[in-house]
Amino acid sequence: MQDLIEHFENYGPKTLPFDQWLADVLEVPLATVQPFLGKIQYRKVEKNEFLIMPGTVCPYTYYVERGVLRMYTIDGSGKEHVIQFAPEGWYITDRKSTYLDEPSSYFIQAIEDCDLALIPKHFLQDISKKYPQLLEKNTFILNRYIMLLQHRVTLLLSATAEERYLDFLSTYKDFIHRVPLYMLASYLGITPESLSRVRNELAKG
Amino acid sequence: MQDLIEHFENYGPKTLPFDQWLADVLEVPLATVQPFLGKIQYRKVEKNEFLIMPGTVCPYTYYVERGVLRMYTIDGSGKEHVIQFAPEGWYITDRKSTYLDEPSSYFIQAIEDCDLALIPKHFLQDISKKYPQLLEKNTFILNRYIMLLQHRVTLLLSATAEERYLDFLSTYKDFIHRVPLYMLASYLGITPESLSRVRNELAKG
DNA sequence: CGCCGAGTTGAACTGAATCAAGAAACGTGG
DNA sequence: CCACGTTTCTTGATTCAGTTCAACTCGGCG
Repeated sequence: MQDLIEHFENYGPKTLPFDQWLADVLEVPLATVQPFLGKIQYRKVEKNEFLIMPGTVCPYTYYVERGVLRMYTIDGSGKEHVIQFAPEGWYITDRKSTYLDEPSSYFIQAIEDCDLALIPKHFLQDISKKYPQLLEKNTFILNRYIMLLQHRVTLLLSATAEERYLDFLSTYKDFIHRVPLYMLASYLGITPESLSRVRNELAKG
Repeated sequence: MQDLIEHFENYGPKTLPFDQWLADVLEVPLATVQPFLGKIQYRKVEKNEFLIMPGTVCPYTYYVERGVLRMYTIDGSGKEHVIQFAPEGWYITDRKSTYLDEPSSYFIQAIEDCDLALIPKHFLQDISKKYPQLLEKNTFILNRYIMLLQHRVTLLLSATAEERYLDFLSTYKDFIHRVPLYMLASYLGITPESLSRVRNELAKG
């Protein structure tokens, strides 16, 4: 029963429809954005399903309405490295592949059952012609993501395994129950064994 | 990544005045952009001079016309960590500080004598009202920078000191003579001693 | 049930950091 | 142009955080 309660508290109410998001950003009623949504496809994917794999071009930017995605690579010695997680309300794509029409070198995979909106390449620019504030919002999102990446680089350059884990906790503490620890370890740049030890130490101290 | 290489080949050792850059992006004659430049200040800084230091708000985005800047932090144990280099034609700023009016936690310092254009906070948005293509260009620049950061994260997660050095060489080979090795080491997330050993090994092998 | 993937724990190993000491390059003033 | 101090770079010996490898526990699920 406890499990069930937690399930609903953690996963239940968290969904953010794309049309709603767009209407909010443009500050217009939902009905006003409907005409633009013809180009948007929706897709459900199950846990562990892949959206893109290395070698194929990534045709969309994925907006997560429900669930969590991760983007990762596999290096020369077979180890996975998580580049990014994307929970509800986040965008994820291999920009290099989408922008430059190159084959991707990443996997994008569902780590929970997901509802996605598939945003085609020029969707933003098209709508921005009528609603310039969308491009500004996009600029803001990109800037925020750059801040996040710079912060992550700083941590990878200077912080210990424990410090990185604590930093993740402090920023995404609710999120931590939704990713397997071995993926979190990969995101933090440490082995699952090391993360296990770090958590063990912290539990004692 | 090809873009970046081209970028450096095009703009690397020369100088690129800001007004010229703006006219090129807007695809108008130089004279047309003159009226907008009233809000731009220009500044020369000497090698080792600081533009911002931790605790102060970063009021501008700096466009480098000539020279090289670096942005870095100092961690709890006194070690420097280089977040970014910016040679000619590049923009640099602590976005978090500029966007959110927070005190910065970074240093921005000249590592060569520099000519800079100081871009105030809302300059882009203002001009974009008349020339929307500027916002699109900005979006492209931000996306390219995100690709670069993701690539760097991937390397920090998965690559050895030697692999990171070789990657830097392959992308910025001309640039390497313009930064002291200890700053490059810091950018790569290794010690100067380790970088020295890596270079020594490569020279033999 | 028994299987399998996730997580933990232990012991040995290693890439890179640290500490320490020189060598080379740089620039500044005489 | 050289002498001198300062900064940058190299080299060697030692140490350490985190990895690797291997064995084991736990919980979910067909």
